[in-house]
Amino acid sequence: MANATLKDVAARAGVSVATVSAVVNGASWVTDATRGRVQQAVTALHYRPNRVARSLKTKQAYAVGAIVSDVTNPFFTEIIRGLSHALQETDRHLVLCDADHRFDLADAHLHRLLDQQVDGLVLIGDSVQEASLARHLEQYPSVPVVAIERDYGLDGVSTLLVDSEQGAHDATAHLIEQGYGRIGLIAGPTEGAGSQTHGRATRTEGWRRALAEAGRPHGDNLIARGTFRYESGVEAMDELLRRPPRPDAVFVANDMMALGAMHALRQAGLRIPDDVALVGFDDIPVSALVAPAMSTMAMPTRHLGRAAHEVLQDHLTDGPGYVTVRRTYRASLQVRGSSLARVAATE
Amino acid sequence: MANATLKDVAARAGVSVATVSAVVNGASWVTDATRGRVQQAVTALHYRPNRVARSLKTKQAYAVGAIVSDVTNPFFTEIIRGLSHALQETDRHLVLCDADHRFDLADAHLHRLLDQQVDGLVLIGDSVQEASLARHLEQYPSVPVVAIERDYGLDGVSTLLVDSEQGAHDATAHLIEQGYGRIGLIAGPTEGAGSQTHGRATRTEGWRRALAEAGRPHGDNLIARGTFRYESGVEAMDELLRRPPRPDAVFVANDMMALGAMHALRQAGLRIPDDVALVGFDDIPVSALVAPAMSTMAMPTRHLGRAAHEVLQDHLTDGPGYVTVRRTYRASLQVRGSSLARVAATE
DNA sequence: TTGACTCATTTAAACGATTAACCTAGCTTT
DNA sequence: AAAGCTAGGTTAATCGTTTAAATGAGTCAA
Repeated sequence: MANATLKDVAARAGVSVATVSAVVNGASWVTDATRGRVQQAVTALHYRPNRVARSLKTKQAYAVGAIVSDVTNPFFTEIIRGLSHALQETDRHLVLCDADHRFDLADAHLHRLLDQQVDGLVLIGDSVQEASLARHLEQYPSVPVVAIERDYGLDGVSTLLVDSEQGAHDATAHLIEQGYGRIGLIAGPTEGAGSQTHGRATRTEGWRRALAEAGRPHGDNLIARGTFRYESGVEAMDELLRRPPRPDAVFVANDMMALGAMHALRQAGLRIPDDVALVGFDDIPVSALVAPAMSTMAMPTRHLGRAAHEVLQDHLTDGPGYVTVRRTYRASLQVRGSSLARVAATE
Repeated sequence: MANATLKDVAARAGVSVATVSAVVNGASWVTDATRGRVQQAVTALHYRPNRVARSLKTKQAYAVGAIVSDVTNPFFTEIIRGLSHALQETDRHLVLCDADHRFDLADAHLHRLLDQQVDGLVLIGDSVQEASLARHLEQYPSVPVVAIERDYGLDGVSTLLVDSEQGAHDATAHLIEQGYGRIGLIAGPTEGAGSQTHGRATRTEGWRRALAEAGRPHGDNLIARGTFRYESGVEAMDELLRRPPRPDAVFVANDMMALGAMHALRQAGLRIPDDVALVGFDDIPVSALVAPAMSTMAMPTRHLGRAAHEVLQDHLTDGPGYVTVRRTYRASLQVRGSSLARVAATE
C-alpha cells in the first residue's frame, strides 16, 4: 500500500482533513481528545506529510540551492558542511550543484534552481557570471541570494567576504616580525581591475601595505603571478628564483600555490624556512600535513556556511523588501613550521 | 507580477491549458499554427513550468538524494561531482546531506529525504547504519537505493564497490617486485567480521595473499591497526617501528594514514623509500603533492558517481521490480616516488 | 427566549500542473 | 446517406496539502 495521506488519517480518526492538518502542524485549538485520536491514527498509518503538496500550497520550497565553483576544493566543502548542518536544523534541504569551473554549467544550474524549486540561493566562489546572475535576478526578484567569497556588484545580493587585504597584511607582517628581510609575493590572476574583486582591496595590496609600513622593498620585481593552482605555484616560485636577489620569504596568495612553491624550493635544493620562508592563505587541511607544516591564513570556513544560512533565513522571514547585508570576516594567522623565526645566521 | 502559470499562457494564446501543457511537453499532435501561438505566449510571459505542481501530479520528485559520511573527504567529493554532472543531464536535482560521521544525523537526513522528496537515494561511504536503512527501506520500498563503498547486506540495495582485496594484493605485489622483502601493513579498524564488510574480502586479505604467493612472512606482528585518520597513521607506524625487525616497506590501507606514516618515518629519521617504502590506497589529490609523492591505488571515483546515477536511472525506468546490481570496480596502481625500486645496498 | 459570542470542527476552494475522457468538424468508406 | 475514423482540440478530475469561511453546539447576558 502506498503512503497514507491526510485523507486516510482523517478517515481512521473520524475527523476531517482540516483537523488532521491542524494537529500535524501543531495548531493550538484542537481538543486534547481529538488530538489524541488523530495522533494515534498518524502513527498507526505511518503518516508523513507530503512535502510536495505542502510546497505547492504554501509556495515555499523548503530547500535552498547552492552553486559551487568546485566541490572538490576543500575550502568550499567546509562551507558546504556548515550550510548542510544549518539547513538540517531548519528542516530545509540543500540542493547542491557543482559548476566545475564552467560558467555555462553554472548558468544551467542557476536556471534550473530558480524554477521555483528553492527559497534561496547561495553562490560559493566564482561559480556564476555576473551578467548571468543579473539576468536571472531580474526574472526572480523574490529569491534572495547570498554570495560567498565573490563580490558581485549587484544590489539585491548579500555578500560574505573574507578580508583579503587585511589577511595578506597580517601574513606579510608576520614574516617581517620573524626576521625576514626581502619578502616576495606569489599573487593570483590579474587582481585589481577584474570583476572578481569589484574595487575591493586585494591580497596584493595587503602585502604591499605591510612592506611599505616597514619600509621594505615592495616593487613589482618581487611579484610573480599564478592561477591559484598547484602547478602555477611551482612555476611562479621558479620565476622568483630566477630573479636575483632572491627573496628570503614569500607570501603566497593561496595554499595550493604555496604547496607548489614548496615543491619548487625543494627541487632547487633550498631549505624551508631556513633559506626561504613561506606563508600561504586558506588553511586547507593538507597545509598542516606537509613537512614542514605550512603557515597560512585560516578562513572562518565553517562559520561562513552557517552565516550564509543565517542571512538567508533573515531574508526569508523578512520577505520581499529584506535588506541585503555585506559582511567581511577576518582571516587568522596560523603559525607553523614554514615561517619559523629566522635564526641569526644571515647566509 | 508573479510568475506566469499555464492558465495565463493559455489565456494569452487563446487555447486551453491542456494544449499549452502538450506544447510544453512536446506532444506531437498540436498543429504548427497553434504551437506557434502558444510558444509566442510562453516567451512573452517568460513562462516556466512549476516543477512542484508537476511533481505532485506525476509523483516524481525530479531529484535524487545523497547522504555522504563526510563531504570534506576528497575521495567522496569526486563522486559527488560525477553524480552532479550526471544528474544535470537528466534534469534532476541533487539533494546533498552531510552526515559528518554521525549516524544520528545521517538517520535524520534519511528520514527527511524519504518524505517523497526524492526519486532515489545514493549513500556514499559509511553514512547510515544498516538497521536504520533497513527500517526506512521497509516503509518506502519503492525508493531505489544505491550504496557506494559500503556493503549493506540488504537486498533491494544496489552496491558499487571497489575491489579492496585485489587492490591490496596489487599494491603489495608491487612492493615485492620493487625488491622489498619484509612488508608491513597498516590496516583499517577491525575488518572481517564487522557489518562494514559483510563477508567481502578485505585489504588485509589482499596483503596476506600477495605475501603468501611470494612465500614471504605475513604474520600478525607485521600488522598495525588505525582508524583511517591521519593521526592513527602516525601511531600505527610508530608501533611498527617499535617491533623489530622493522619492515622495509609498508602497505597502508588508505592515503590519509599513509601520510601519517610518512610523517612518523620522517620523525624517526628514516628515508622514504630508501629505508622504508610506502604504498597507500585511494589516490586522494594530496598524495601526488607530498615529497616524495605517494604511490597509491587509484579509485575510479568520478566513474563511481556516474555509475551510481546510471544504476539509479535504470531502477527508475524499470519501476518497481527493478533488479538490484552489485558491481565491483578495480583500483589501479599509481607508482610514484614512495615506492621506487630498492637499490642494491641492503643496509 | 433570544441574540451575541465562543469554541471546536468541517467545508470547500485553492495551488499549478497532468491526463483520461469527451467533443466536433471534416473525410472516408460502404 | 449513414456510420465510422481521425486529427485537433477542450473539459474536468486529480495529486495532497493549506486555509479562509461556514457551521453548529454551548454558554451567557439581557
